[in-house]
Amino acid sequence: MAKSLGISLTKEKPKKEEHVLPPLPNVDKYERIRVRFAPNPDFAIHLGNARAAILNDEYAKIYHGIFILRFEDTSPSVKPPMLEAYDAIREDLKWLGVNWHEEYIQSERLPIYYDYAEKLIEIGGAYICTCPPEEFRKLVNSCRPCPCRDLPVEKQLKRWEDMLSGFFKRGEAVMRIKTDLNHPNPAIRDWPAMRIDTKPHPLQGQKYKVWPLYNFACGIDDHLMGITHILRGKEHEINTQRQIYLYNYFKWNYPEVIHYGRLKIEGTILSKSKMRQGIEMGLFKDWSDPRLGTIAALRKRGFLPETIRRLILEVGIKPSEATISWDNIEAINRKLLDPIAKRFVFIPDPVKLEIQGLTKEFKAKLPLHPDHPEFGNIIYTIGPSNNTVFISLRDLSNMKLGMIFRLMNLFNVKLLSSSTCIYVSESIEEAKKINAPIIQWLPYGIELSVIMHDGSIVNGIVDKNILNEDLPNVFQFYRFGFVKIYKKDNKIEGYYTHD
RNA sequence: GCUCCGGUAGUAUAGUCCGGUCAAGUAUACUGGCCUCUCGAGCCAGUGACCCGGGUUCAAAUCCCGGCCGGAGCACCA
Repeated sequence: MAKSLGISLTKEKPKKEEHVLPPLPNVDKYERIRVRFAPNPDFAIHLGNARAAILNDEYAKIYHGIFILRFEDTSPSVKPPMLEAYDAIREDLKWLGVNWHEEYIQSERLPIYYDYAEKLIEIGGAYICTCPPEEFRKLVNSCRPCPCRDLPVEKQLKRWEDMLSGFFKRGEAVMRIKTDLNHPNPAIRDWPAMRIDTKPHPLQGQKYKVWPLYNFACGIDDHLMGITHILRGKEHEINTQRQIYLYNYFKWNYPEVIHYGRLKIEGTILSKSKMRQGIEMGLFKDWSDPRLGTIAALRKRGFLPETIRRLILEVGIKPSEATISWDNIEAINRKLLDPIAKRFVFIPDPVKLEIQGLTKEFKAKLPLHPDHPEFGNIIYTIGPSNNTVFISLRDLSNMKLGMIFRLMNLFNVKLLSSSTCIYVSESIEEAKKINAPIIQWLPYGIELSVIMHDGSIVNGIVDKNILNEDLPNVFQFYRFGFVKIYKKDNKIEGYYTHD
């Protein structure tokens, strides 16, 4: 992991505890471990989804198993898939370092689901229900069967055909799985497996009118794809129970299941519907807006994939809910970034300062990285003929007239007015002796806007040498923080990572 | 309301299955010191937690019961 970042951890404290995932249950029962990540391509994935992906990926790697990516896009109306989300998810996974060995798209597998639906009707495990939903709910809540349930198989098959042919309109018929009508949880009783949805699908157009519900498609696929271990959120506990009925009908063995708790980040929205809502309302630019918890947003902000992975492994797979703090995420990222990020001077809200009293030229040498001299230096020359620099308004406003401060790596000056100062001395020791503040400065620079976490913008100037670097990339700006820099048209744009 | 599932420092996590080595480990945050021409990193030290009440036991964070608090689900969504 460290290798991919180009840093060596070999000499660093070996005592450091790595967070290790607990072993998967009943591994010996299976020849080869097969896991899957099954996102709905109706939006970009966020940290919560990435958790499922990374956890499965880790286990696949630990056991040399197979990782399956499966797009669950079977709800054209309620959760309409987005064409651009399929690739966006693939891209996010690649970036996270998740490799998948097999890929499936459920909307391409409708004939398979139809086939199993028919089989299930034939063996009496399912029926076509034409009751109005309220009617059905009333009956099932009092543990009574609806009139459709016990119709003969031939009649059910006829109805099934009527569903497929379009004889039944949307909402008029649904296929249900027969379960225990006395099950203590009404949500389990005769759950729906297939429904009519005539809205065009972005991949399949109007080819299909009947679509499987989550539990049916997922249940069938998990078996067909040979999944041995399912890691899923607690919200799926009931679904697991529902799907077991399916497996019993087909005499299949249900995979091992682990349910983990919800993941939250303090102060950040992690709900697809809320994010979508915010975008529609114009609150956020798109799904990579820095205020969101999507992988695209974290990437844009300069978080490293390794940070996300470490974080997920640290949280683990407990069934209790976890609220992650930004402090922790940032600390992980900072530790990975600090050894590799080049240092640059950035002057937020620059103001001009004229330096008087110069009688010779001074050279300032700023290393691109304090621990890596081989990265090189940036050298500035200040003298009688070029005696103006830019400093930040923030620093200036903390200064009083007559105060002595040091221009970093250059010399010490005394402030004469809000735009002039005078040379005092050169040595750093003198600055330290009187505890003079050391501030960054720039003789010239190119404009840069940095987009902060809250969406606000800080304008400033940065050394033009940053254009010679590979972009996009994350840099550390002296006394400002880490910023990921992008090329944008002929200019550059920055996203604040953290301090 | 009903059905499940949880509760270790500010946050996250180890330990809980198979009670003692846990007067509770780690990371982060915080405080102090060192280092440093960054309000960054690094190094050293310190503060800080087993939800509550009973019970079992020589011994409970760990087992049992009750309470409190929190979460998930109860869709022709995934």
